[in-house]
Amino acid sequence: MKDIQTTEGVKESQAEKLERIAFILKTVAHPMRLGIIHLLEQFPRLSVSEICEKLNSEQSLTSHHLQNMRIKGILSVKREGRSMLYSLKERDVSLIIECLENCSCNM
Amino acid sequence: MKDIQTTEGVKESQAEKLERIAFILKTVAHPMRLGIIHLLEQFPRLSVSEICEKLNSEQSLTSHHLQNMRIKGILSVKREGRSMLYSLKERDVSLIIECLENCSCNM
DNA sequence: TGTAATTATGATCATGTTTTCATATTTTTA
DNA sequence: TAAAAATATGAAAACATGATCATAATTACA
Repeated sequence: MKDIQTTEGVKESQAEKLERIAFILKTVAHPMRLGIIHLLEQFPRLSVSEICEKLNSEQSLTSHHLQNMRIKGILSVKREGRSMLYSLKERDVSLIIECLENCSCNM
Repeated sequence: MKDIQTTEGVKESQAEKLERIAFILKTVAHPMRLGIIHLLEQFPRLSVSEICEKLNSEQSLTSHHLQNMRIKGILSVKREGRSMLYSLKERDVSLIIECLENCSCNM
């Protein structure tokens, strides 16, 4: 995030920053979505059915969550045959999770 | 929270961990609540009206958010005169934010 | 081409969250 | 003790999200 000179601008950018962080957090703040992210840390490219299998989750619901994260820029997807291979778009997301796994142990 | 898909195959503790992390994230995933946390990192003990002033936020709404975070164990509160002084209960929460501020810069 | 496999989508229902408003509660002080 | 200051609370409105179901769309392959 770039520096801003005006006092007005500083406040603005601070608020925007909070909004952005909250947005990311909201996207991630769900057990199943966390599970998916966690999975994609171990297996960088997985199809929907593989994810369903590993998480023991239902196809449609899983797909909805994947769409959600894709639209919000957290996952990327690429077709391969009749499968769709999902992966973490930003390595940073998994850093967040890692951080949380450490940070939140004693809460 | 409703019941999440019971993960038969996956280890229980893993599912619980994801739930717990998601819970914390959900609590924090709101611009105003992030703002409050951020504020309390700089000023470890603040009254409701001080918070309102600094965030330019409305009393009742602010109070609701503070209650929310207090109930969920993120903030603690202590009366002083007719003020209520709030503070971060767990230093870890601010670690999460710090982490996020770094992690999510290039997203 | 028709069928199976895989994934996506849209509608709906139920639930949950955020905001606002009016008012209550607690404490201090004149 | 009454008024003022500070905060909390509850209900209602507005809005957002999650789960489920049925079905559509896309691709591969017999």
